Amino acid sequence: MSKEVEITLLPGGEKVKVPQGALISEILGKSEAGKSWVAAKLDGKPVDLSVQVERDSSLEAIAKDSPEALDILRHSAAHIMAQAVKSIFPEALIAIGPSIENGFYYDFDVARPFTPEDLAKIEERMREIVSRKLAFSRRELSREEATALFAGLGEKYKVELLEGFSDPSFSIHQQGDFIDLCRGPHIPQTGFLKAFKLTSAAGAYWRGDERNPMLQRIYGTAFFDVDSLKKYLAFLEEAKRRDHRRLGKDLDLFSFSDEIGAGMVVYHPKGALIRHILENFEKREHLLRGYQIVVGPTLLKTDLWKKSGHFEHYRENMYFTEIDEQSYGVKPMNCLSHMLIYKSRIRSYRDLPIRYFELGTVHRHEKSGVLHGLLRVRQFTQDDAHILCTPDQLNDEIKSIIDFVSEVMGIFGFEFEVEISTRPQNSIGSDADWERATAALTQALEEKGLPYFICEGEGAFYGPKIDIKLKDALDRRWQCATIQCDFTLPERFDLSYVGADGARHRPVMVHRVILGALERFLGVLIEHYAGAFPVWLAPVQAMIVTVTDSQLDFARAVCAELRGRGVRAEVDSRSEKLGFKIREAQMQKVPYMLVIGDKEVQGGGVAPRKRDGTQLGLMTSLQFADLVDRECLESSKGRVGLNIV
RNA sequence: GCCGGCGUAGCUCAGGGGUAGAGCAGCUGAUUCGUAAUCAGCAGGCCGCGGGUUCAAAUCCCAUCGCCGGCUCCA
Repeated sequence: MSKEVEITLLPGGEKVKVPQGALISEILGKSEAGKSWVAAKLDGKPVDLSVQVERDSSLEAIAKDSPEALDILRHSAAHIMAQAVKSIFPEALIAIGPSIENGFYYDFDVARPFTPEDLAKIEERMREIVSRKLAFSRRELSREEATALFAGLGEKYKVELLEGFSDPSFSIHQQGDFIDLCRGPHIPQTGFLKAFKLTSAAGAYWRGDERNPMLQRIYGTAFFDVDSLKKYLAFLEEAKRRDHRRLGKDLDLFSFSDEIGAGMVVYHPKGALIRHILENFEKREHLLRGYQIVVGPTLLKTDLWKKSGHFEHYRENMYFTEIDEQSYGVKPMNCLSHMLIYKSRIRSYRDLPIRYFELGTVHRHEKSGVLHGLLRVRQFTQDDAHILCTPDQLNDEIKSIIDFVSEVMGIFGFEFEVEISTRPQNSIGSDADWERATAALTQALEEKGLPYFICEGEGAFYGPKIDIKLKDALDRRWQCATIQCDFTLPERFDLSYVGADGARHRPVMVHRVILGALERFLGVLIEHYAGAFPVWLAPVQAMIVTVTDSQLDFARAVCAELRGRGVRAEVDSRSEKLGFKIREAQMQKVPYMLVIGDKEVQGGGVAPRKRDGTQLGLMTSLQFADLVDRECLESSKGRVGLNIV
């Protein structure tokens, strides 16, 4: 006799009685005719529509437009891709195939890596599978059955995965002849996959561990409709258009040279000028906040790096050299000399907090494969500071750094997310210190009301950290600012201050950067602004273009006058038509073009044209300089006018 | 560091064993023009670097440096 169970349909809350064992698809089918669900949530857990209900439960349909739906589609697309791969390369072994932020991937163990032609073939086979509208069916198997099944198929990675799980039983999904170990849920049948594209193939270590064999990963993306796919591909094009490596070349900002070496940035005049503006801006912001500017050397004796723990824990990333039979290390961080400055005399509690700031250039031996334009280099300059304070002051210091970061990021128009990284494997210091430090960081974020994620084991070797991920104009994340709490180095260097009680106490140290590495920050800025810098940062603020050569003398006089006022102006004196010169300045993303023809010479002024095409009409060069000054202040939130350079 | 792809003129790229090519940029000349490309001519190359195979290598092979896409790692 069939028993009835009571199903509460969410979000409405309507209750229906159905026979025990009824399919979710049947139940939902009754609730809203004509709509095809992707999957459902049974008591809050995502499940296939083919699941049977066994007891009183809540049930909520997952429609195409719900947040979970795209994940389910992409995960299913990964299965369909794996099916296609197995049908073309029967000897391929399958590993894992999750959905990821912008799509999905699947890892395979194959005799030879995939070529672009392979991807085209696989995509073609996927289309066939989609057109066959194969149902995704689901089975529960015991551990033994599942192991036997995958061992029988020779799928050793699946067997290894099974060994790693503690569940007593496992769900198996199958569409057509393709069987996979998978929690699900999936789309009901392959025909749901309307818009997809395989984007690339690359090597990837099994389980992400470089000691494991390398598998071949295929990346793809999928959407419910072709328009969304097109929009995503357009987004990729836009990202390509903004690529700072491309813009760095086009705008003549910087270069790399294989003769110089990998990961070493060469700043051309315009790039160097932007950097100069950023540096001046930073120095001022730090001085205003009670930081003291210091400068330390690049080479420090290896013995000192041993004392700090860098030699033991960071040696792989360091460069060493020998001078007069003494070993020296090139600094990968700026903290050591700052600590020695602190130690150079006796400190009183009245002196604290002490905030040392350095635009410190460091070298790190990054693995060759990770170098990436300005975003990952081997020599970079940090806007680094070390704050030494009493334990009581720690909380306020961290909070004021958070305010600092947030003010500065506001100026550039970045929003950000926050992460706390805890103690890693390879680290120094006592558990108690790590707990204190982590608690200090957490508490400061709580008090600031900032939400944060926790990244277990991702901290620096000397302490936990708050990492700040910028979100740029295309909503991509970049790590720049970081705040790191350190009880260990003050200990190792025996730093102390004399307290109100006349006794010596240990200060706490905070390492922090705001922009992070100037190189990386510049790279992020270029992409964020698509090369069109706000006026306060633009290396050339005004390009003077004449209608004919006969206005050149006047143009040069205007240029000199503007430069005298601090405007970064240049004259395009080539014997070209106005339209040509405008086009060039436009492509160089210069904020203002100052048009000078006979009319302007007559009127003793210039006719500015903005980068967006609007024309401002005749004005004197002094009026224009004032306009630029105002716009600098406006775009830098009052921080920087024409006097920055 | 690992897997794969790629290095040809300043830039973007063709050429895939038999005399190094195009467009743009550059230079010269003409043109003097009003808001995104004036015309013509000229010049430009150790085909990343080093080995090898071959009568002959930009082209095929090996090694190396660099770049690109990932993995791992990170400011």
